[in-house]
Amino acid sequence: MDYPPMAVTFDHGGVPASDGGGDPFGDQHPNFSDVFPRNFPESLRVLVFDEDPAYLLILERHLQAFRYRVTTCNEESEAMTLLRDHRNMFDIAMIHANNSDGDRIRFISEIGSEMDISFIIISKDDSVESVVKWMSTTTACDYLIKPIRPEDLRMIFKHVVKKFLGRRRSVVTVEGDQEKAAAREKSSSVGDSTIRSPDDDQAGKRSSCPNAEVVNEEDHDHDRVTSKKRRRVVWDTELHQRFLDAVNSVGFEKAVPKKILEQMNVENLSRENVASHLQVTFLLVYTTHIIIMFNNNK
DNA sequence: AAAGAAATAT
DNA sequence: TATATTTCTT
Repeated sequence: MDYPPMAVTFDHGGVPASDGGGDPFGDQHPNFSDVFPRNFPESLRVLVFDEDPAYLLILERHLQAFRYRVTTCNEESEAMTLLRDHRNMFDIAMIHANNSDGDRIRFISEIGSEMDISFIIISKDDSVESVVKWMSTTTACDYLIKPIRPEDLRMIFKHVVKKFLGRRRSVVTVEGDQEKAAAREKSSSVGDSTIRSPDDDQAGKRSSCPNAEVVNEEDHDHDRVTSKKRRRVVWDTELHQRFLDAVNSVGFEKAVPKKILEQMNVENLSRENVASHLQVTFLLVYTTHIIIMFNNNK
């Protein structure tokens, strides 16, 4: 209900409004350089292919200005070879779209579906037909129209972030071909789920106490804080800050739930709670870090 | 046992 | 919708 005074420890230049999604921590940013190792990837590897050497040079310079690691190429066969033989060499591939040949579009659609690279089409053709054709036929994630403004190049990393985020929710499982249509009789094991017995279950220790009747104590929660029931943890700013401090002090590399929990020293907080929070926070921090990192280079 | 990812629930 | 919790895998 009441927010503690914010202590802004990290001044970023503003998060892109486009699709960066909001601020994970409100106005309270952790110091990312403390959270992440120093050798965090400084740039993304981008392959740029265009027949025009002069334009290629322009793109290269702009991309380098944004700290991308650029490899240029003005020969189609070379570009294809690079992509095919070194599938782990690039994060992004910017390919010039040449309408006069279908080979290129075929190549990209083929290789694009089996590689983990974000393809970006560059073309001077701004017609709807062309855009639709390339975007629907290939796995390209963007289509930039020449002349390309530097602004359009600055943020191309967002596609990598998107892919990163997207892959953690693919439920597909396309193994078989046609089967599995009705193979769902795994069935409902009745019951258990929602019930969740409130009692202490069989901890083993004291199950047999013939007499004893200390039934005791605080069955009624006269004070909610010590209630034995698992309350839903609310990660308010204060608790979250405590979490961040713990991560920083234990060192990002070694920050595992157990250690973080110890360091936090908060009552009624379980390792699972911390693990869960770490899971989501890591994702947010990671992507935000990437965005900020590139933003700072503009 | 516990970390991590994914699924599920609120 | 967001995120907290539970389940499942390693």
